[in-house]
This record gives sequence, C-alpha cells and structure tokens, in this order.
Amino acid sequence: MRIATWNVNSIRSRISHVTDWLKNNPCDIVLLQELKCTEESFPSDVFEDLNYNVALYSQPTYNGVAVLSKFPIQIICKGIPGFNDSSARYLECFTNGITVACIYVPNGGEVNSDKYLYKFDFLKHLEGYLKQRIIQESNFLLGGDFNIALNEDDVFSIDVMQDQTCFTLKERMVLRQILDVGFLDALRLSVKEQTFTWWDYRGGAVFKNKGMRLDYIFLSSGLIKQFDIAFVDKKPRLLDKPSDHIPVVCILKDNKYI
DNA sequence: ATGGTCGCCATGCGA
Repeated sequence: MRIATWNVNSIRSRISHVTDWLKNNPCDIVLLQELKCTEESFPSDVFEDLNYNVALYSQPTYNGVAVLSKFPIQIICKGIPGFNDSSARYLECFTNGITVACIYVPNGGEVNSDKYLYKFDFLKHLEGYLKQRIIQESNFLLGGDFNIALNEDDVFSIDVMQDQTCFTLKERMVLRQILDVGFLDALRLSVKEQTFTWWDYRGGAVFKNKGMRLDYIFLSSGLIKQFDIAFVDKKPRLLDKPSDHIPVVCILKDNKYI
C-alpha cells in the first residue's frame, strides 16, 4: 500500500500537477493540504475518475484538507476532537484497515504573535488527543504539513533559521513530544541524508536548495511492522507554477506478506 | 536594510 502526503497550495491551481503526478506515482491513499477551496468547489470528479474515493474538510480561501483513497472511506472526525477551531486543518478517516489523519498545522506567523500562540494551542490539543487515540488504534498514520523542522539537519541553515518560526526550540520540542506519543518518522527510517519538502517561492530558493523539511508521515507501532520504504519526489517543485511543497511517500507491505 | 513570490470572492493578508 502506497500512501502520499502533499501540501498543494490550492488544489484548483494545482490539479494538473496532482493528477499527472498520481498517474506516474499510483498511490492507494493520498493526503492533501491547503486546498484553499470550499468543499463544493473541490474537483472531486477528477479524482473519482482516477478511482479515488474522496473525504473532505475544507472552507473558502484558507486551509482545507482531503483524504483520497482507492478503498471505501469512513470519516472519523473533522477537526481535533475537543479543540474549538474554525480552521479546517485535521481530517481523520478509516480506510483499507488503517486510520489515516491528514493534518495542516498552523504556520505560526511571527514568533510570539497571536498566530504563534494558536499554533501551540493547536499542537497541544493534538498531542492530548493522540495520546488517548493511539491506545485505541495501533494502525494509525498521521501525515501532512506540520510547519516545523524537527531536527537541525531539517533546515538549510541553522544560523539563518535560528529563533525563526518553524524552527524555534519550543516548536521542535512540541513536535518531538507528538512523535513520542508513539510514532516513528517514516522518511527518517529510509532516508538518512538531508531531505527537504518545502522551498520558499522567493529568491529562487529551490535552485539554491534553501529549503526545510516541514512535511511528515508518522507511523504508529502496528504500521511500523508493515513499513517498507519512504521517499520524497522533488520533481513537481521544478515544474511551472508549482506548489511550494513536494510529496512525501511511504510504502507499507501488505499484512499477508509479514 | 528591505523585500523577494505565490494564491486567495481582489486587495491586503496569509504563508
């Protein structure tokens, strides 16, 4: 089973990139973030034509997350249970025998701004929810844009990023705490060299490789047993009119082969 | 030193 996560920065602007990529990278489950469209204007028909079922949690202009699956989808929740949030950032589903959660963590704006405090509020509620959720579901995959670089090698420059949003020690510690609820970082099980998933649109950052690793697939204990490989695909970032993020892919072996 | 580039119910805001 092949699972991908991709922050597309507007699905309507990126639809051809996403469908072209899926034709070359046939995935069973796809987690999409930053749809930037209403649920009514999401191009569900395009994905249904590619034999995907679609689960959506979206809103106008900002945020929005989707789960696509070749298998039937049962929606578990829209939003983090117990967290009162007007932004469409968390969608948890059950499909093909596993629970998949698609997440778009707030960017955080300037350090110590209201947006920054909201980012921590969101993450602490997420951590609290996952602590009890992972006890119930040993086959739990959490994937998406976390807007935090976990380790020092997840940014192009420690000096430039020092004390900047997405790389403050406080953010990195919270992400570590979420991981330590009972997940492993899938990409890091496969890829040891520095790997980015996002490059700023400004200043030709992608050509200078001034990026960060902000997108992750976290696997719970049950799924780690099925883990095969994980990787990123930078090619879509080099196309015209790209998303600023690239897909992260994880392949799980079928249970029957273990 | 500032702004740099995108995408959004459109113009300033969020990223």
